[in-house]
Amino acid sequence: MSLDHILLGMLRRPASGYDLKQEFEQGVRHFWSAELSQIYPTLTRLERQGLLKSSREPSAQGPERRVYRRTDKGRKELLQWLRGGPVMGKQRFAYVAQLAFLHEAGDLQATREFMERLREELRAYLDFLEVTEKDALAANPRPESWPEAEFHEYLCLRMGVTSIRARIVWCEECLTRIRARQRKVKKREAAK
Amino acid sequence: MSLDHILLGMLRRPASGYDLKQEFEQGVRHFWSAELSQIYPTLTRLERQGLLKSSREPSAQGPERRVYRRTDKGRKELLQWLRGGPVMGKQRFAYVAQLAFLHEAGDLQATREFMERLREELRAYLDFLEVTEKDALAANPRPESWPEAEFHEYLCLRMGVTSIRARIVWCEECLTRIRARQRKVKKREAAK
DNA sequence: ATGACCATGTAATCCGTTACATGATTCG
DNA sequence: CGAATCATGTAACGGATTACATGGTCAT
Repeated sequence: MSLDHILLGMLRRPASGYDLKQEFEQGVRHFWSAELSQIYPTLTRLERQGLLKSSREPSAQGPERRVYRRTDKGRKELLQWLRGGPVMGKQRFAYVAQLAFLHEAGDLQATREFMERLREELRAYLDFLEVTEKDALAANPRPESWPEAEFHEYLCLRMGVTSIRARIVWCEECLTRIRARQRKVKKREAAK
Repeated sequence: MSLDHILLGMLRRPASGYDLKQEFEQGVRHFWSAELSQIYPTLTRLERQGLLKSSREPSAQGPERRVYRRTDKGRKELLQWLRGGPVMGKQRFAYVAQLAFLHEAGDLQATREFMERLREELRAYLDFLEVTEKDALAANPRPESWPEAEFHEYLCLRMGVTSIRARIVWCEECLTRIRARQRKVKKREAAK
């Protein structure tokens, strides 16, 4: 399972299940996410397997927390996962499937509106990523000189920016082709 | 569930479970896939729900097949899914998570080799997509004039090409940054 | 006191994969 | 006759989501 390794990786510093969830909500979510109801049982299982150990600690605000730390065995397991090279999981894009089927949903105008809507959704997400990047660069604009961990995180953020931007370009390419096709249809109608 | 709608969409023409699996293996797989052991029960459930109906038909070669057709109710269900606008499913990229954690796996050279390997894997997939696109364009190089269904399929293929290409560009950007950082580290060592 | 947030968990269900099981047809 | 391909399914398991359940602390 991947979540095991993701959590092991995130536990570079001690954290509770709640903390880890927060992290998913913030940065890490560009590439992974999980619900608390999956995180808690996974953490207890990893502890049972000796990859983590936990201790109860008072919270600054709120009830007591259970804070997890990696064991040596846990760190080794993580390193082995990383040594295995890139894990290429299957990708599923429901909206691309929808696009493939849209030729049955009416005329080209439906497809056009679909792509316009998709572009706006992607744009909103890109805006968020770009603000994140700008904030990160504000303190020091040369990531090459940042600490190792932050440098690596920045490369991950770049993946988000690059890939969403490419998808927006794709939307625009599609819209151009759709408009060309719409003109062609109109012309044919006029010729009648 | 999305697979329900994907199958409904793929059943524009009558097909058996086996046929649908073949289709996943070929074109549709750029955005979705499923195992036979998931397809068969799903089809029987969709029939129970009145979205499909099936009939046994002799095969040109091999044993009898169970061929499914959409019912009116099935077509309506599909259209409703499409009318709901783009479905933005969660994306999970294990390899981006790995990259984020790689700063613990030794020196920068490990990250560099990871990215080189990733780039080669993406390149191989891009090659496949580009061959597919070339074949499609061979007969008629202007998709704007293709039949509706093929035009839509082509837009989907473009999504694959565009987004994989962008990821390769990202890999190269990362490698450039990594090399810059490696030079910086060397210089620091030399200064000692 | 009540609502927002901190904090941890369980239960039911669903989605998806891997493994298992069976048998017909066709080609060499 | 044996291997490849066509064809359909079931069973067991694991991964992930949704819903349920509980209770502490803090600010207004």
